[in-house]
Amino acid sequence: MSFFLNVILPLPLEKRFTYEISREEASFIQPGMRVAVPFGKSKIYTGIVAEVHNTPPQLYDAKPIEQILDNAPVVTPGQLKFWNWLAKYYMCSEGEVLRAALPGGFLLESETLVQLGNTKEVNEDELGDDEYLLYEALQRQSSLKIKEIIQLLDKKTVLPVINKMVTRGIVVVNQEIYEQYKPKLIKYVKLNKEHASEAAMHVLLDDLGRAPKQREVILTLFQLQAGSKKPIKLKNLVKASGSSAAVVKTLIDKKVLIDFKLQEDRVSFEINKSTTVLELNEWQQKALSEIKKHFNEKEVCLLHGITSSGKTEVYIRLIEAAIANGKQVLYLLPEIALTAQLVARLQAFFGEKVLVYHSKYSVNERMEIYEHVLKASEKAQVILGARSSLFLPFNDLGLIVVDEEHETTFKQFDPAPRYNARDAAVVLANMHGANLILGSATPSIESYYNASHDKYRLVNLDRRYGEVLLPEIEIVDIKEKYRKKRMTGHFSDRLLEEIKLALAEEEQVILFQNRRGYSPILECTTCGHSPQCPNCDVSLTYHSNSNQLRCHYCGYHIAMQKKCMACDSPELTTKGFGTEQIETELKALLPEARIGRMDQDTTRGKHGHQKIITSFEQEEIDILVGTQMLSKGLDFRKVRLVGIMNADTLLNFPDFRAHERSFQLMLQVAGRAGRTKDRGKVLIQTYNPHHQIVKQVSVNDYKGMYKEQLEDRYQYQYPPYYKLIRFTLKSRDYSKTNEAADWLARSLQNVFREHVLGPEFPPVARIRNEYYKNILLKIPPKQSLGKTKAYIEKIMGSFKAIGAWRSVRVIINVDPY
DNA sequence: AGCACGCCGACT
DNA sequence: GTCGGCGTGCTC
Repeated sequence: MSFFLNVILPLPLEKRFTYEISREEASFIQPGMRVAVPFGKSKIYTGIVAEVHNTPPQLYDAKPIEQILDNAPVVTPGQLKFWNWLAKYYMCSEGEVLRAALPGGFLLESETLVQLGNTKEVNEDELGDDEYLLYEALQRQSSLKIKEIIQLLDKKTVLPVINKMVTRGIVVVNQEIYEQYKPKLIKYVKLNKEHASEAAMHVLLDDLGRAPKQREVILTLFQLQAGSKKPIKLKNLVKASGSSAAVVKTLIDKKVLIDFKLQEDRVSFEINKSTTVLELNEWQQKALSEIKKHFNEKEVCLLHGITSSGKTEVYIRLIEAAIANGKQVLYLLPEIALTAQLVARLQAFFGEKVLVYHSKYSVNERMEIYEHVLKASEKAQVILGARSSLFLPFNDLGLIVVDEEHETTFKQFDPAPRYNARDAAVVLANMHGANLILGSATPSIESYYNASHDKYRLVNLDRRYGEVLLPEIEIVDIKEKYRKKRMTGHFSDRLLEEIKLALAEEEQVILFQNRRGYSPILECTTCGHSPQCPNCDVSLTYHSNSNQLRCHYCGYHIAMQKKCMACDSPELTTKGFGTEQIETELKALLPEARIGRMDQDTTRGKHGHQKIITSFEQEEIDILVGTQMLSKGLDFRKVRLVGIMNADTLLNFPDFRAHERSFQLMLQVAGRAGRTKDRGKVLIQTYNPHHQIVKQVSVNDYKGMYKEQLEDRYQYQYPPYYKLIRFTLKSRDYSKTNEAADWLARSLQNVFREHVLGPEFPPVARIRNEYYKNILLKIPPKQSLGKTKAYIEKIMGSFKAIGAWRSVRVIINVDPY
């Protein structure tokens, strides 16, 4: 009998691939292990074993596998099941899910290495130019990667050159598989046993009489050993003895000391464990017991708790209960980088039981965390992470917390799988029989709808912790202010007054403008021309700090122009404004104020956010100007005033969720004001003071907003009533994009009729010289999702069979955000 | 996706 | 006349 494996490869291919294995291998291999398999002519990929069986493939001969990479599965059966659900629901391949699910270090790929052959004599005259270059480079460097050769020879097709040289025996190619994970090893030292006895010790010290430094090292080692039973780090010994690494090395060479290495966890934190017992107030207590009651009935809870109501304390109690039952807990956050404060709080509470998982961690760090979860180690009882932590190999998940449930960053946009972590968490919790709590001060319409229609349970927490008053919100009509000439730049007289007042009382101010740069459009007053990006259909944004015009889509930039590029007129004006301009104006208006700016441009680098947040916390900054980054979970004590520079850019965004999002964003930003006893103040500048959303924000009327938005959604057939699938077509060829989009829209219309919208150009129809077109499919509540997706797959099958559209990529986005 | 094979234009 | 570009097909 023959044995076979079905393998999932980390590629955007629908199928699993079958390989042949021996009887021995079959008795060892289990689903979830990694295998290295040959794929195509020369590549080797890491695949995950999905099943082991005895059915030979009918249409081809299965290749044998290259290598088994694990002793035990690294992917659990539960994960395989979850991957499969995710691939089906979000219409992508299992391979794409695999790629997102496993830390990069697990997926080894082969890389072709070119090295010199054994031929002793090479006639250099017989070599071509490229061949000579390569030959010479290999004299200096023993092996080159294909990518390096492409750079070296400065052309794309280098394989023919290499192959020719291979046939002549000048070079050889090797497939190298890299094991990327390197455990972090720390050097330790101990005394050689020979000198351990007291007598031997004295002899040794006498011997070292003329080497005082070495003597000192030995004596220090004794001191350290007396102080603790733990092994002594080489680094610490050097430091404590005040000598150098060279001296210690001499002793090691003399075999007086012995060095050895131990593996160390990269991920460690300095934990200030607090011993304070958490006291819940009456309202938190009530919410907690309601949630527990619903959990007993296995229901998903939505916790609607206004800002500063103390949701976190409730979560902490739920987490405590779950780990007390020996279960694992997953705490999902929108973005870790912006929530350092929360991370610190949970760590203070749960200490070493908390691990943080985040895509910005290094490959090695992520692999270590993955292993901890897989082994269900003590350290991995509570996992705090962004959306990708959904893919960790949980054994016994008892609770999932989705904090800031309304955040759009839970939805992955690019690449596939385009999953929504909040929704996928519901499925994952279900598979594990775990409890799930969604929490937000401004729940998404979808979740609130589910909670109001018996799908979830709603729990309210509508008292601020410590009875802090909600900030007073004032709307400033800037149309009126402009008419009455009460504006200075983009500041109304009211906003300036309030800023000055806050500064006078040594309190802090946050100003919110949801656009970075100085001004988004530069326009010639003579001919109306404004500089465009050559690669994208957008105007270039003026950045005054760097004195550049920049494209926010592709990164293209040129120096600021002194004259109009079309008519040479020197009269240029700017339209619109961003954070940079606010900062500049503010510096001119309030020269003595200390101003900070927080947006993508100022938070580059690993700790960019943290630096700005810390200096604001430590009151080195009086006024912080920023984009929506400001809205996320930051808890500043001394913010008296929050100013929203312009509410209209948010409200006028062309999207059916624009109003909902404006409401959430404004209320979240407003929530930064007055978190202590003093009542904070929020000023909203707008051209539309009578806009419903602005009014609803000003009186904190979530329910009013919800009801009104829900009516719109019903009338215009949007979620939560209708489901959406968006098709995005893109290619470098304008007319092909159009034709393909028309064809696809027509095919969809044959089945789904009026529920197909478009094709339409998106607001930015060309990015990096690729043309985009969108088609939106609306799925009525009673239409089967499974059948709909089956139809789509059929249509996509026919689409791919049309050769002419091969260069057009179709991106399917289920539940787009 | 990534790579090989095959056809067509820009140079020696 | 070739070299090097990119479109098409396939991967167990």
